[in-house]
Amino acid sequence: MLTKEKRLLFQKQAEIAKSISHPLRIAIVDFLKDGEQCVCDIAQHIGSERSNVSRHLSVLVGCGVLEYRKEGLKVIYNLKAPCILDFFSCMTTCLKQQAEDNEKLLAAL
Amino acid sequence: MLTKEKRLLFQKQAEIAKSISHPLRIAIVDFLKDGEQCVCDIAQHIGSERSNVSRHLSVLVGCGVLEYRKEGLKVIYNLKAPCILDFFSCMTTCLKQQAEDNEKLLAAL
DNA sequence: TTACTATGTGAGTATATAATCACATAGTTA
DNA sequence: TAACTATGTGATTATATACTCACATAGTAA
Repeated sequence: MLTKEKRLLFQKQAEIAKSISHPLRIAIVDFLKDGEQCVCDIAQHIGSERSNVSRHLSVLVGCGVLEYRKEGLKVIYNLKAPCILDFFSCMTTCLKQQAEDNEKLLAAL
Repeated sequence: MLTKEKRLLFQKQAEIAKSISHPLRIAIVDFLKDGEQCVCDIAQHIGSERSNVSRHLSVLVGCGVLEYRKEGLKVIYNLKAPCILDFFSCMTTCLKQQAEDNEKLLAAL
């Protein structure tokens, strides 16, 4: 059986995983891999309302994936945990594998 | 602006991330890192109902994180995408960083 | 001061997800 | 065959999440 400590760890890890479990938040992280950006540019790039983007950003900050600094009127967001990008390539590997599996299945019909 | 292809990719990646965004599913993946296990042993290990565990397992299989084979009455689940484990260590890094940040904050009070 | 710009947040609604219970299925053993 | 075991699934309910709109805040510029 799981210890209380393990349970708590898994709980915390799930929160981080959940923070990147949304297409727009993945798009945000992907956008920021090339450097910091303000909310307005992020909103324009991913094509969603500012208020919505603002909420998604606060989710990512809350889990330590992003950090921000204020510069005049603008708030600039930056990637704080670049190791997240490795996970992105892991997910891409999964997707390629799935595509290959589907090909095989198709060929067998 | 994002291309349609990028949007689709992020959508698919979000599905994979979502599949591991639950404490019990993380516990399952963590349990399977040491080798394949049947549903009943997984359920006992993570301390949850069989029917619930069964659903969590099918989520993970659906996203290509786990695979399974049948052996008599039992269904044996196995880790299909071990790169997921790298993400776990990335999340642990985030958590350590957060803990350090909190310490600094506390020290500044 | 006034008008403007970038951002964040409360409230409401719609949708998605998790957990539970009861039941179905399928392989096993007597 | 009948009883048993491991697993999966439909239906229900409770909870969480995402999105939108309107408004609040805070810095900037005229």
